[in-house]
Amino acid sequence: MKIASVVINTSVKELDKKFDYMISEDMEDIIKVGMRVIVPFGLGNKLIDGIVVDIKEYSEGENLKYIYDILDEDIIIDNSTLDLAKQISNIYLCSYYDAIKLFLPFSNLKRTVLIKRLNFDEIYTDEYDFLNYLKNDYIQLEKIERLINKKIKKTQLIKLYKKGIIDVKEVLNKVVKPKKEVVIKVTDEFIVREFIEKNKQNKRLEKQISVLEVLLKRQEFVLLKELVDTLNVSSSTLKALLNKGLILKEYVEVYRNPIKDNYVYEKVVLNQEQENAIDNILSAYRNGKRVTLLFGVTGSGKTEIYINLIEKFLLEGYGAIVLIPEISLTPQTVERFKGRFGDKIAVLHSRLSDGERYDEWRRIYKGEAQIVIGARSAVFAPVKNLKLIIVDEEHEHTYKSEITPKYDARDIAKLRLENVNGLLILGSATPSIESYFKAKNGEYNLVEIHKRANKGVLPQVNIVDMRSELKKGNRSVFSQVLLEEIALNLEQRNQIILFINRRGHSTFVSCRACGYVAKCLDCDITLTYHYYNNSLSCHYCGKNYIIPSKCPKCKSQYIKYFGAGTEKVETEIKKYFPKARVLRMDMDTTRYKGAHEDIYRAFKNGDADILIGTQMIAKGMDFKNVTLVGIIAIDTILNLPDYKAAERAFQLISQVSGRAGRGEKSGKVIIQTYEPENPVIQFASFHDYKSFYEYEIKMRQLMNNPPFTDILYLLLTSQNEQELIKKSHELAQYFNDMTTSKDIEFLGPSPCYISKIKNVFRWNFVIKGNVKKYYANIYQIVYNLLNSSNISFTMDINPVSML
DNA sequence: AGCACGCCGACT
DNA sequence: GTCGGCGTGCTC
Repeated sequence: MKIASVVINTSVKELDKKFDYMISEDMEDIIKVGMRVIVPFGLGNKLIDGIVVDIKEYSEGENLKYIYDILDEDIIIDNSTLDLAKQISNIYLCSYYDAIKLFLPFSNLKRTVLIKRLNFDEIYTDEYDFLNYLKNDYIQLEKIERLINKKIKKTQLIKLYKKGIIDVKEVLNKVVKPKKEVVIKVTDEFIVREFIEKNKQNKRLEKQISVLEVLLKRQEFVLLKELVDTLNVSSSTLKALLNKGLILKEYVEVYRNPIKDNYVYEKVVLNQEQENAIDNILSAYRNGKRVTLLFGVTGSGKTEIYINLIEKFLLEGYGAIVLIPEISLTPQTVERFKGRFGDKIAVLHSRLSDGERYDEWRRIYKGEAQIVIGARSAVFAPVKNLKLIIVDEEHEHTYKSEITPKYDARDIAKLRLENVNGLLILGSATPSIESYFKAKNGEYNLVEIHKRANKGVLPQVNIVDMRSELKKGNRSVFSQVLLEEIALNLEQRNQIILFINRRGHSTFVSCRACGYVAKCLDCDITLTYHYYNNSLSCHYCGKNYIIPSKCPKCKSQYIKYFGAGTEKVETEIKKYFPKARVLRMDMDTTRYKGAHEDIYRAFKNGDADILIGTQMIAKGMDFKNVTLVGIIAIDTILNLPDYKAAERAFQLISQVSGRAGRGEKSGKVIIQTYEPENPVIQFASFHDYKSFYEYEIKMRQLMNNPPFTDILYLLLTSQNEQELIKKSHELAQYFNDMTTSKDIEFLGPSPCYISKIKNVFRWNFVIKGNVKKYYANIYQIVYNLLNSSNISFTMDINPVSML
């Protein structure tokens, strides 16, 4: 008798271990390590899925149960990937199964409860009316609930089951399956030719003969769908042919293809700088430098370098992964890769349907696609002979997962490549401080490209002091200079982009008389006024409020609207330039699927003169005709209490500025700010990353922030504020005992910058020092203390945001 | 996390 | 004597 060790699908800490199950004889030859199985679990023998991680002859456990069934016909994860998952679970302190899940394309299984009636005594139907809908055949509980339009209580089901009135069973089903399509073929060529000859004149058999003729010509299985489309025949025609035994049908698996169009992207001749970069990367790689930071200004042709490197690796039989920040925002990049590599490339990202993702995953798994392009999660793709990973725009925060395990795709990439001695390329025009620091210290190979491949010139940037605008009596969101430039560019029929970091009309509403500020009742957030639905809305919980005509506190009439968002910019623009055609791109205008693309296309086609938008417009978009970019306000981003605020502001200014002057005409950028002397804005205006880096790295050192230390951010949340505060302080006591270690420092507890979201209160600790060493230790302390409380917690090393 | 078991009080 | 409330402890 063989025994299988199974890791079950759970993120519960107590269940995160191997459970042994017996393998029945009929499954002995089928079940392998790395296979998904269904097992009975717990006292109720509830069916649950898991992965076989070991097969052995003997188990310590008593009363072993049998594996119930297998889920896939073959293994879905190999041994080395299982090892990798184990490492990940240790690093990020998540369950083994949660780590394994990262490598799989499936979402959870669908659980269906089936129910049938065994006893038809009338006496029970008075109390349990749903019994009337049951037959002595299994039916889905969900269907009954829909019929009677209410939930059936579990306790009722158990009661009836025990009395022997009903039978209840549960099944687990896969949500996605391989897609099959019908193909047909002639059974016997000779007989078919004879049939056609004999019935040539028969008008009634015209359609049937047309099908047979195509099949004879093709000499192979042909997709039924294709015949139906091209010959305009119906299913009855084919049925007749099947009945006559002239054709036979079979099912073949087809892939659901997420990219419908066929792109062609011709090979480009590289310039000298690009050639040099590739030589440099490869020779460093041969000398053991397995990470290169490719620091290339916008437009320096990094993508061409990536493509060339991939081609080189492909020739040697190696696979590659390309990570890009967010696929939906950069469709052009995907098009370019698809155009160059065709079917060899697979696309993976969260917007795919489950079926599409499953099929792309399997194309990669089978080795049919050797290259993968995708967002963060694509770093886990089962690429065969993986030897190269490229992280484009490596500074982007989207590479860090915001759900547990809170991995950083760049770290996972390193981990994966370590085991196979592969090459990692981190590419950016504004590298993260951390990566550039490592490159300068020699930990990474550094390759820099300063010239733009298309000979374009970086736009000229002007900083406008909004304080002096105020002094001049200009209370509008636009400075005089910006208004003049907009007018000029409109006149010249150029396009304009206006960037503002907030959506909505006014970002806060307050009373001039008493200082009251409209806040969300459930969140510690000021409400934003939206013009389109004339309401105040909370951007954290989505709640809408009616606008008060009088101050709710002092009843005065002096309610005023402050701060500007995209809506306000739009209305103001329409006031100043009534003839200008304006498009707005923010969360409000891109709610429906494809809206983002539509606005992008419309602006690119020249259907509008001005595009107003939030962060969304900063990424990837390539508009040739934009000559003016206005950054309406940057100060709010710059002044957030977060050690990455300066870095983020610099990157944002650089990215938004990069939208100007991408075509023939040169571009201009105007930054409006209340602190024009701020060095971050100054450096950004000169496109001077290096000086910015020198400035920022000093700040990081001074404040003891990454990359000089690691930060462990501990967030505690609860609906019960009193208990939260009490437990937080209790935790501080425990942490106090640890600080004797000297290599670790605890800051807190303190309420978060946003101290309440959706009625959940938030407190935090910021822990600095050798946090990786103490991570598991700290986790255990927090877990033990909060285990039986109503307080939840999350931990994150070097988080993207600490608000 | 579920789920069953078991101990306790309330009630026909 | 039965029902249901929740505290406890286990899950191969």
